[in-house]
Amino acid sequence: MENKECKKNYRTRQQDALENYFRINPDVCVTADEIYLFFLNSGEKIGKATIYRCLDRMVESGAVKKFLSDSGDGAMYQLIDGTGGCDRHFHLKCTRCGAVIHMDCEFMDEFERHIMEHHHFRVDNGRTIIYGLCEKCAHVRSLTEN
Amino acid sequence: MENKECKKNYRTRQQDALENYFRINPDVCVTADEIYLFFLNSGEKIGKATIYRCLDRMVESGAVKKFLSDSGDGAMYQLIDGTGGCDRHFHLKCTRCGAVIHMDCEFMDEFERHIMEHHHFRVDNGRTIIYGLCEKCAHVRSLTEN
DNA sequence: GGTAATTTGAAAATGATTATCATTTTTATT
DNA sequence: AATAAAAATGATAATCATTTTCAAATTACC
Repeated sequence: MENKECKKNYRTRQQDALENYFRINPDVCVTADEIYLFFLNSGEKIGKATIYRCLDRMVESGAVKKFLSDSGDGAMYQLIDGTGGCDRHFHLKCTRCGAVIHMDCEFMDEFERHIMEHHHFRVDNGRTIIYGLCEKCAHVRSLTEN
Repeated sequence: MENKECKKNYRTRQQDALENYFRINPDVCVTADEIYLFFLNSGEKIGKATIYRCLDRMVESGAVKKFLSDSGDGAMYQLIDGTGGCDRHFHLKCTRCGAVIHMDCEFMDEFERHIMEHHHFRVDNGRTIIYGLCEKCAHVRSLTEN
């Protein structure tokens, strides 16, 4: 039934390029299209299909995490380095400018513990995205409020 | 600039049908297409565009909440019972069984305050959905873990 | 170097959602 | 009830992210 392990993995220039991209930008949270454009602009064109396929492979292997935004615009991909894994912290996403803040602090543990103890729910940090307004956008919004 | 409140809301057969659908099936978590097919099969055809528009309206009014399906194939919609203001609390959604827990407690205020003070971010409770596993599913998952 | 397995990429296909726009329905007003 | 203005509907086309297709290029291995 499951014979995905039977296949060999042929290393290619494109796969290496993607790995390097994430190694050099370990904190970015990008869409497939943004990666496509990055390589296009840097003179090293990689087809979109290939980008999607490589990302799928990296997600499968656990090196990269795929985030679904609730706006449904498109998935975002981010490197999971062993140290500051995005599995372990929340993401605060500004609904106005799109900025993503990695909320990496001890309070999160407290939050999780509270939810576990009082609401009997095991939070999936990696999948959860907290929406709201970043400082800059909150300020702008308050100026244009009627 | 923002004049969405100026519009009147003309009640229609289709809107009533959708409301009745959710009233009769208060716990379902369905895609727009599933609703479309439901009405098609029950002999009362409603156009897909209308279904999306009505759902958008209900999401806007807070009667219905829009969730991402795990696979990312399409959004799912679920009725939010009108008793407690869902703008004011978080929603914990089980990624396995789909159950939604309304997290209405004072700890939330603390959470918001922490994020505001330490991460300079204003949380939008109504839009945020916390994903994870409910007690029952966490137990099932732990049994089938390899 | 030869060869089979695998990957690539351009283009077409898919599938969910949104926009268009003529038509119909609703609401408010005579 | 007749009417006009406002809004909603629905068929279709458009959009946009993602997937599939398939011939050509690349890779691993003998």
